Amino acid sequence: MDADNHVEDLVNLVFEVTGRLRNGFNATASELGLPPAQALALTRLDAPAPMRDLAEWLSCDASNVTGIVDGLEQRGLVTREPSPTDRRVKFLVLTKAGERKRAELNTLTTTKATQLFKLPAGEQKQLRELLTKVLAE
Amino acid sequence: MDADNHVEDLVNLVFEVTGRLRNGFNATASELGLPPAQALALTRLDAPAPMRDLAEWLSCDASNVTGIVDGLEQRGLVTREPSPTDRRVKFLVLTKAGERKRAELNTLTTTKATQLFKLPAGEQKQLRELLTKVLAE
DNA sequence: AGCATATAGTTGAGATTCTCAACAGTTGAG
DNA sequence: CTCAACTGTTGAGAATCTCAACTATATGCT
Repeated sequence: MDADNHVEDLVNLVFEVTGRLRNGFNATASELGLPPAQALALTRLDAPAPMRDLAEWLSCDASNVTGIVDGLEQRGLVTREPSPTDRRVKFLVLTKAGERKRAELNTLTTTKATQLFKLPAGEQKQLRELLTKVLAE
Repeated sequence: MDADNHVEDLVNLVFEVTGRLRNGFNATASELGLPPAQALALTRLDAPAPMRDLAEWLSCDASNVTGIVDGLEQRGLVTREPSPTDRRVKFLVLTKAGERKRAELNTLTTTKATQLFKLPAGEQKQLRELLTKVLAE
């Protein structure tokens, strides 16, 4: 058996980074008066999308999305618009306020993450390439 | 303005990886009959620790820990033992079943994460070093 | 067309997670 | 001894999440 279990080390590192990232995100969400799940959903609403897509992005049950969108709707950030082609689906569309909130959220999130990942340009490039490879599966 | 906003790319990559990791972890937790938060807590109970420490590790309120530990206790995975030196604090100690569950959880989690991060040894080393640097503050 | 099957979203029930304010008991410093 | 700080709990209430059941709609098959 390998004396140096590098894989486990890597997993621990990734989990630590993940934890910090999550805390940072939840903090900025809270600053903007958003619960974590609603904030996360907001980041995915780049363009109008069916609720189904959101469910897949968030890897959760459709009924869960209903609740999250209810929250966003109550806050006046999104509206549910009927699809012209399929009367079952509802498109989620950001309101003006929703657009603004999304922009703020993105800015703050990127700022905070950038702060965490402040590395020399060369190493940032390395990191990007490695992660791209990981996701390429 | 920089035409190539690499930082944002990096942030997106990291968030994507984070999401997959979270989904994988929640799935294994579910396989073991554990809710996510309780599973996460279990991973930190390497050794007996005061509830306070757990609250810091999880970056959450003490009252939240009470609930999570209640769950773990109901499942027979941990017990609350009084500290011999400070009568305010309670140490969380894994039961036999708790030890087993924790071991299973760690194994499955590492396995799944390893699958995600299957890279040539050299690149894994690079990734480890980069992430270490990130965490070094 | 008619009919079976699949899909989108909602609802209700119930467990879990989380924050906040208030509290009891304990500790430790001045 | 007294006061401030700390540990864990409780209660209230919002939010998240899964599951099963349901409505309405769409699609494929014959």
